[in-house]
Amino acid sequence: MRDYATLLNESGLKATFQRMQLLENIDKYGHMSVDDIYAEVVKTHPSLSLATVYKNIILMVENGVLVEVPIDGKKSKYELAKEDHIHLVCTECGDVEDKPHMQETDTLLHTLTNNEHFKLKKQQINLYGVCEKCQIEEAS
Amino acid sequence: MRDYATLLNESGLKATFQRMQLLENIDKYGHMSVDDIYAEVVKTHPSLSLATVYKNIILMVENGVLVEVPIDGKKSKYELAKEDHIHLVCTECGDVEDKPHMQETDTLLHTLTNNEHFKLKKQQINLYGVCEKCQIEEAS
DNA sequence: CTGACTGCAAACGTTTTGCACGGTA
DNA sequence: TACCGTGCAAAACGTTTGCAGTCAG
Repeated sequence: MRDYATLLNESGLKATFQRMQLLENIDKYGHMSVDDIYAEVVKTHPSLSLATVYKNIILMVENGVLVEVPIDGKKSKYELAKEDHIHLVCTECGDVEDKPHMQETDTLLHTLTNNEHFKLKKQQINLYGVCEKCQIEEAS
Repeated sequence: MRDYATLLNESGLKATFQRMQLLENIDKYGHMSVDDIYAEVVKTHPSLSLATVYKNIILMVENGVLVEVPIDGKKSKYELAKEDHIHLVCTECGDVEDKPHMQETDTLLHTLTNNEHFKLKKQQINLYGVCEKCQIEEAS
């Protein structure tokens, strides 16, 4: 388990119990919506307010601790900030899986944007389809 | 100009005046949010209802006429369905520019997903940064 | 100790819904 | 003509805000 308190402090945020709970759960599940996070944390901390979850997610995105993952036709999910990677989004179950980013693609994207005089800040590659688990369930 | 009536009919939708107006404007501007579309069409057709815009966008996405482009921290935009391409999203002015998809990248993505036994349906590559126009404005 | 954070409840804006009327095929 | 689509108004929903009490640094 990572040291969330240090992560928060280094990002200029106070390490409150609520924030550490949010980070712990997002880390555990990988990708969560606001509701997912609230539902999970409220189990062990019933006085948690949904407003607190909203406030902190916005704050942690602004401070680079979390990254938003917007998804077609659904609510955004959030993940811990880490190196660039690809998202495999299952259109059946909604799960998001990370895949390491490929060097070749990365190079191509940078070349493309440089040619366009576009100052690239962040890349987002989402692949939508049906994950292996849901394909098996469909077949049965 | 495309023949929107035919496009709609072939997609199983009636070619109403409102739907053709939506398509015409989305085609003209490239990428628009629900509000953008409503604001533009209502200029020439003041009785247009925002509810009609919502209903039709949902319908046209379901029928493959439009494609949703979800954007970090903002409302989704919509574009006419066409071959795969890359989006350059300007974080300053919000504009979205299309870039042709690269064959090499496409091949890599298919290889990756096949290896994962992931049934790829749709790819979405969004690059966030500052467009040339906004870079020039920042410098001045 | 003090400013920042939390929980609550109310406010806000966006999206959806039901229904009577009008238009397309 | 029959059914689908539209516009309107209300409802539902998600998100944000203000504030008084609490807590981390």
